Amino acid sequence: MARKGRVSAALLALMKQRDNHAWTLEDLRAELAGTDVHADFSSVFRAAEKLATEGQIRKLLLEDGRARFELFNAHHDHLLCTRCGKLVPVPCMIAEEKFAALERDADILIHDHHLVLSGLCSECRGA
Amino acid sequence: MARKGRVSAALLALMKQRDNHAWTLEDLRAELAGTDVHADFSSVFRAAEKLATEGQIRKLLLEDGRARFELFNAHHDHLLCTRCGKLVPVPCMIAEEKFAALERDADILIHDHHLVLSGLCSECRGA
DNA sequence: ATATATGCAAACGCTTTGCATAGAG
DNA sequence: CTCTATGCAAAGCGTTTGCATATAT
Repeated sequence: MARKGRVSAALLALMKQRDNHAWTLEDLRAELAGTDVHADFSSVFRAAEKLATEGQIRKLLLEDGRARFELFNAHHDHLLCTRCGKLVPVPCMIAEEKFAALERDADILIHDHHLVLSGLCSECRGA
Repeated sequence: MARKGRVSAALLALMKQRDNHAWTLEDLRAELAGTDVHADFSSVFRAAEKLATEGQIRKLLLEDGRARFELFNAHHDHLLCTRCGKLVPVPCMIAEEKFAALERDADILIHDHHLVLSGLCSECRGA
């Protein structure tokens, strides 16, 4: 693990403090700024990418085109309201015992997976 | 269903002809150009978005930041090599019977879902 | 002293839109 | 005639990078 920068450390602290939240880079930057850690967007970007590479956090791409980062705790999946963006973590629902056959057939060793359930929350259904 | 344009029709025909392939917009444009249907990128974009909205094709966002479109047939998921981009369709592995409880807890009605398994193919592991 | 982290600004890549034109009903 | 589709060019937007500077070891 390489030297830890100011931004990296602050990011990790923040994400540990408020788990269960999938942050966009802008979320992270703004939140840090609120806690006196003013960091350039690019620094947040680089720190987050690094933490993700190191496996400390997970980078997600949902259907809205913006990357999200979250603490890499016990694996979980997500339920997303496609209209307002509400994002709820859900326990992992995958039958990993089926992976072996897939890996063989496709000739790809599975390292990770991510399930996104999507729909509309009650508010958005009403509107 | 609104009037069908030249590009829309060609897209749909192409995708039906070669199913099981998740096309990027550029894939589609290039392939059409090869079959004498020269269409501007933006026209391909608009046609694909429209077909996706109509539910005839499905729009995917994998971990590489480019949208992909595929025929909306029987639901299936994907296995992706994160290094070379090899993409293999896999049968759906979700236990939908668990959805009801989730929908209640999260207050989101589930309309769709997409599972992406990711890893490395044998070639990319070698390299 | 050397390697990494940061800030700033600019480049990038893919997506999306404005506007004028062409084509279908 | 009216409404949708298309082409072209430009704008958007989040992401990524080059470069000079600051900072940690």
